[in-house]
Amino acid sequence: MQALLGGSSVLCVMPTGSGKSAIYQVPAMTLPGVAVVISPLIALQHDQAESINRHTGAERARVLNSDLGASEREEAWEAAADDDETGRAKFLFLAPEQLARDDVMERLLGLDVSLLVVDEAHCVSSWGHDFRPDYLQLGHLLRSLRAPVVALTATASRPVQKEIVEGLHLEDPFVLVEGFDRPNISLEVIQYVEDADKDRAVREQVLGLDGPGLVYVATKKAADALAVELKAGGRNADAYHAGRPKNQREAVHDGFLDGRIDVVVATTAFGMGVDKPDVRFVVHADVSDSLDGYYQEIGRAGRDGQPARAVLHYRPEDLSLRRFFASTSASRSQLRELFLLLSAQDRPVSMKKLRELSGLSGRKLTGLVNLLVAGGSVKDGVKGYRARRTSASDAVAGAVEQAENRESIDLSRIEMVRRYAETSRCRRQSLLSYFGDEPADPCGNCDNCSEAGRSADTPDGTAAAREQAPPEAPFDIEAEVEHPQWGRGTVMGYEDHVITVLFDTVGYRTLSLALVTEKDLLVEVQAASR
DNA sequence: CACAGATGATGGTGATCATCTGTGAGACTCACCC
Repeated sequence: MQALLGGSSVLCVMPTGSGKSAIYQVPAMTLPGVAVVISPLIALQHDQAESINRHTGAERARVLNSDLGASEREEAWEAAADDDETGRAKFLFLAPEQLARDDVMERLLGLDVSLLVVDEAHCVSSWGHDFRPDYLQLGHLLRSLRAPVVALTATASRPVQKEIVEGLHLEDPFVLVEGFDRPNISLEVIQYVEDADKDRAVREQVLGLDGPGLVYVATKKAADALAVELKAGGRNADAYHAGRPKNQREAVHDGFLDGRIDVVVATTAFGMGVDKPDVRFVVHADVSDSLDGYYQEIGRAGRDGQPARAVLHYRPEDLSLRRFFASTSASRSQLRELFLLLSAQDRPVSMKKLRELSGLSGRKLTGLVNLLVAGGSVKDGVKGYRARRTSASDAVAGAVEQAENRESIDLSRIEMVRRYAETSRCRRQSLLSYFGDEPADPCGNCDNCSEAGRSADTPDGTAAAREQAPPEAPFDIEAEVEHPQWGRGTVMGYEDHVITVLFDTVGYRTLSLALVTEKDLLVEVQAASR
């Protein structure tokens, strides 16, 4: 709050329920003007606005989206522009897509904006690259509004934090990262060879578990099927995914929060805005697409501090569906056409104008533009987009390379899920090392720790292996290094005689420590030369 | 990339195996219809 009031930008990574919202709400109430809050889901915007209005006893928060009619929109704008501080709206909630509209930006520029808030800021990293490309546009749009930016999220590994800071153009931000560890959640992974065995085990486990809980599956079909089976087995279960009608989704969400439904079988659609203290288990019937996602999902258990369980039912084959989702489909011909179109203009072109000229739909176009910008052939300025002087084939090659880098990074994140699932060391150490927050000692609250306790005196027991002194670490954590094939990267951690490095273009790679030292595979780079 | 279900080939008139094809998460916005 002090940093914000002092005019700095802020990145804040704190667990849900720890008072994250107060960080922007308190300063916003004391500052003149209106706080603009970017939030990914309209349902979430309504929850937050309602809560503010309930506490202040007046309509100090407004929501602006496509559900509103013209007169309702006008009313919200007028409330935000009101000169009388006692009656004016202090908060305006918007999805990033709204900021992409020229009329919205024009009106925002005319307002006295106190703060810019990006809630669930990890969406910049997880959705900006393809699903909701407007997230990657936020950086230069927010900059033109000239107010301190505060980015809030519950989970972000170091590279995701870096992506948020870069994506939102935060300059020298105050960074607040609360500890990630949730010691009351026990961690467990169960491996399978046959799909049918896994299905049966998941069903039987969930039927036997106490308390309200979540089951994550990979597909909508699987969510429906498992919910039906659990219901037949006597649990008060229901399915949640994007394929269900809006009213049913709301009913499941509300039913889970107030206890009428005790097990929700869900795809990744379920989660944001679920703040229920007494969730006793989060079972994964399929793997998540990253450890960032996995940790966010299991973090919904045990918020009351009481014991809770996180169980991953794992088949290596399940990773393949995540790989499929990670594959990109950048169209070379569309990139080429778009670049040629931009090259033919003699002045910067706005997104709106570009939409008319290209005839492409908004999201598709934004995604293509983002790629061209990332590839360096198009410059995004305040006045619009301008092509640099380069050949169309170079422009396309640059953009495609960016898309391929992205895919490579996403695939490497999936490989990190495999590492976690297949590790024989303490799960918590393995998981938290991914977030750069590795505890010094094994946790004693995961399957591998209890396994080690039981088999401590067997000759080839994992405990014996663990007691061997780890080889000397040649680089500090977060050191910048260079590899002859994979280029520059950052040292993320050490585990079982292996070093993990996050490379700028290819993502996470693990290398044998012995080989690295023997063959000088990695060379430390001085920070200044980056 | 893996899996399920459909289709095709074979050799014999039903069954089995090989090959092909379709499917698979996430949300906002806008135009259109009732």
